[in-house]
Amino acid sequence: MSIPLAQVFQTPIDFNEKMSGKDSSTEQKIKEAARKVFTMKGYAATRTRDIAEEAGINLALLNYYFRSKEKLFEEIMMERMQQMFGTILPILMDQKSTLENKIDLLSEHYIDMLQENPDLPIFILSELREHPGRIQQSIPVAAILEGSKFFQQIKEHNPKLHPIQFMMALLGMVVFPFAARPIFGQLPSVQEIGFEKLMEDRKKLVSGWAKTILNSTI
Amino acid sequence: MSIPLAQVFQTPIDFNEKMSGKDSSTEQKIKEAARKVFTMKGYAATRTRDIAEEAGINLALLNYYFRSKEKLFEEIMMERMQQMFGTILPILMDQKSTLENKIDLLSEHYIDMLQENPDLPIFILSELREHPGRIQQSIPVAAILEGSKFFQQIKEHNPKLHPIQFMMALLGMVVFPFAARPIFGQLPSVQEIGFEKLMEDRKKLVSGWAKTILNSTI
DNA sequence: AAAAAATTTAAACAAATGATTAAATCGCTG
DNA sequence: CAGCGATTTAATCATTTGTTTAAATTTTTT
Repeated sequence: MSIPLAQVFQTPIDFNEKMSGKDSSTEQKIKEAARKVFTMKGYAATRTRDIAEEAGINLALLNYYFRSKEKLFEEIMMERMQQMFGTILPILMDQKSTLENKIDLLSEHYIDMLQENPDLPIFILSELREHPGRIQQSIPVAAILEGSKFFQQIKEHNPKLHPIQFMMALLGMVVFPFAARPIFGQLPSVQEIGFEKLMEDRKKLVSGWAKTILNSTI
Repeated sequence: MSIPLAQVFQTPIDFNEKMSGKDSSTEQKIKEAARKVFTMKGYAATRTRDIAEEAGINLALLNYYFRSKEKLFEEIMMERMQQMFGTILPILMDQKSTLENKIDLLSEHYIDMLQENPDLPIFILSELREHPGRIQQSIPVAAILEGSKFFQQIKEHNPKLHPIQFMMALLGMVVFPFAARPIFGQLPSVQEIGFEKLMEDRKKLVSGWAKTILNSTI
């Protein structure tokens, strides 16, 4: 009964993940499959057997490399959370760029990221509903946001406007279409134009609208 | 082996649900509990035993009244979907009200409804991701929306603006804060003011912003 | 090439979970 | 109040599902 190395050292074989496109390493295959299945179906609806099948590996290998479904999920969740918030925070915290600049960047880069990860929002939001604590674990979004340059700039630009209200509008306009894609995607006119094209156009629209809102005196 | 009446007639005992506040009827107790648990945890994460316990009834009663978890869920899902879309569609389809009027009504009534059902959006969106077909089953939202008076009015008001883009903005500004409440709710300034108060203020903000967007020439 | 270590596999286990059954209880009607 | 149907309960079943085990295979080391 030799204790498997993979459980002793957290990163078993492939110490050099980045170099050499080794998605072919077993661990990476499992992780990739887990990312796909967890993201599509959520934690509760995902069977470890689904992941194993998707990865084309024996079921027991999952536990050999990641000890448990829960542990594997935590790794994926952490990674996806970084992806969800890591894109925005650096833009909002930048001390040099103007407010308008931040809006342009966020609109463009965030839509770009969501185009490549369309089901990220629903995944994050639905997993977060039962475990709201998970956010702080990975990124202290709250603390960072509050004290960000972005908030400061909003207050200066329009003291009447609560930064949170603006933030909700901006993110809502960007993220909601992806979260509600199952609904919007069924509209004939969306299928005609194509969802991707719509989101491409949307970059300019949202940044324009956001700036308009910023200056409105409601 | 007598076949239980509840399974023969779809509505077993309480033919007069509406009259006489009979939440105390067993069927209603189960349905209420199911609504709560399903909405909070989603279909996959919900155990029939959770529902039974929440309803204070024996587990077997659930199957006696609703035959299966799946069947019970479908009833709840249908009901929640009606609630989600039933609030908007009548407003958008109204032939007499102006565009501005529709925006005001939608902003106010939808936020009202969501204040009373804060976890409805995440529930709908996350359940819809795996079964997008469910929408058509309950309401042909797509068809209705496309041909609605609302869309027509948008096109007339601003031919440059794609109605879908505007719809996504409006709904995003209204619905997203609720879907992302686990995140926003952690912000100190949100906890200070209170989420409910913020949403109350938001009615006016969104309707104002939406009208501004409508007239912007981007 | 032999030995050791690491990886992979097939099989099985234990707990969870949706569903069923048969008996008990309740409530109404003749 | 006897009898009958409707409702409720306790117990159990069958399947699913996360995990483990021990043996087989592959890879690395000596």
